[in-house]
Amino acid sequence: MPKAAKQETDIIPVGDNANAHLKSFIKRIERLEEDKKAVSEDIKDIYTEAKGTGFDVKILRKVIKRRRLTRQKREEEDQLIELYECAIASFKEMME
Amino acid sequence: MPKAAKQETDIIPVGDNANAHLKSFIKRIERLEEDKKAVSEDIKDIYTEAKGTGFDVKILRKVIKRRRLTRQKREEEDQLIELYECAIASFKEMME
Amino acid sequence: MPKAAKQETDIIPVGDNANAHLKSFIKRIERLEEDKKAVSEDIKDIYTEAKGTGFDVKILRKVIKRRRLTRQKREEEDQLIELYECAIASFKEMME
Amino acid sequence: MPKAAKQETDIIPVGDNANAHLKSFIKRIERLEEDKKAVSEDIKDIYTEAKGTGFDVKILRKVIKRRRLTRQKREEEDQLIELYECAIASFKEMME
DNA sequence: ATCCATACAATCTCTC
DNA sequence: GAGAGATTGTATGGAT
Repeated sequence: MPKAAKQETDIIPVGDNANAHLKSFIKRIERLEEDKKAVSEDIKDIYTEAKGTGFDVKILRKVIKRRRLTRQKREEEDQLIELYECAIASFKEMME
Repeated sequence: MPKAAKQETDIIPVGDNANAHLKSFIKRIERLEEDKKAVSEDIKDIYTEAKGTGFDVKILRKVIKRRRLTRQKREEEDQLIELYECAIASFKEMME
Repeated sequence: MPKAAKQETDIIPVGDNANAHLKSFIKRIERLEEDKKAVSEDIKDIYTEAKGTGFDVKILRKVIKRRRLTRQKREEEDQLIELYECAIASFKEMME
Repeated sequence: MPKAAKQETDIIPVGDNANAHLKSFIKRIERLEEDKKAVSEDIKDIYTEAKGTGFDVKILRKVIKRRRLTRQKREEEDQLIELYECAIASFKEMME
């Protein structure tokens, strides 16, 4: 088998093989985007349902956002602590 | 307990029942948001994989966007055609 | 004065006047973008300065981000409380 | 107090001095970030104003982006020319 | 020098 | 339809 041809299909996407790969990637991505859209619609439906039960959608959204921010902040704090610990460890090593 | 009062908890969210409902809505929404995030990450992974195969991610994104827009346009056209057909059918009926 | 011409310059941006307006908008925006860039550079300089004084830039960034999140969360909470108050007020009105 | 110790507080951030420095850095950075945000909002306001005058914001953004890219390209070209000139000058010197 | 992460900008969607 | 809010795509900057 010609070496050049083989290399080409493996490294730079050229030729039929590349075309097949491309199609495969596109297909997979578009499939997942459909899934994502479906999930988004499910979320929207729940908000509509909540509204039908008398809840204020605006407030509900805020509550959920607030919960997300709380989680985020906690994660940030954990990361900060980790960073501090790394810094202290480095400092200790330096002092040895 | 009067039946009317019980019904009310289903229509206007007040009291323990409302609280339970609220929790349920939040739980369901947050669950779906996780799903959505997971799907987004899967999509990102595919782009990364494509990149590893030598594709230009930026261009690939453009291609997929184009396809989406084309699909949208086609759907809109189909709907328009359907509308025309309905109009023609109505017109024919009127003329009978 | 011809009425048509006057209307045109006021409602749809066409003609010399529009051109002058456009230039003015572009000039103002580009001026502000320069300002913004300058501020960004000032911020970067401070980080560099802090680094020179022995601070860990990564940690410093995290600290600032954490503070920003704290502020954001507080704002979200305030907005939520406001929303609650609006909802209660509406409810009261309904009951009158 | 030994002079060396005092110096140290300027080089490695430890102790009260470091704390004061840290606070100062944070304060300055947060101040500038506020400025930056204000400028961003000013820019947004101008776009809104332009919209009110009948301009298409999306297109206006594209125009400004184009101008920025053009400027960048021109600057890069100037730098390149400068490089050439330096090279030629060196060459001339060598030939003397 | 490249890769990754964060941050900024822009577009698009949903609500009122 | 305007306005905010969410999401996505791009670009800059930092780390290795």
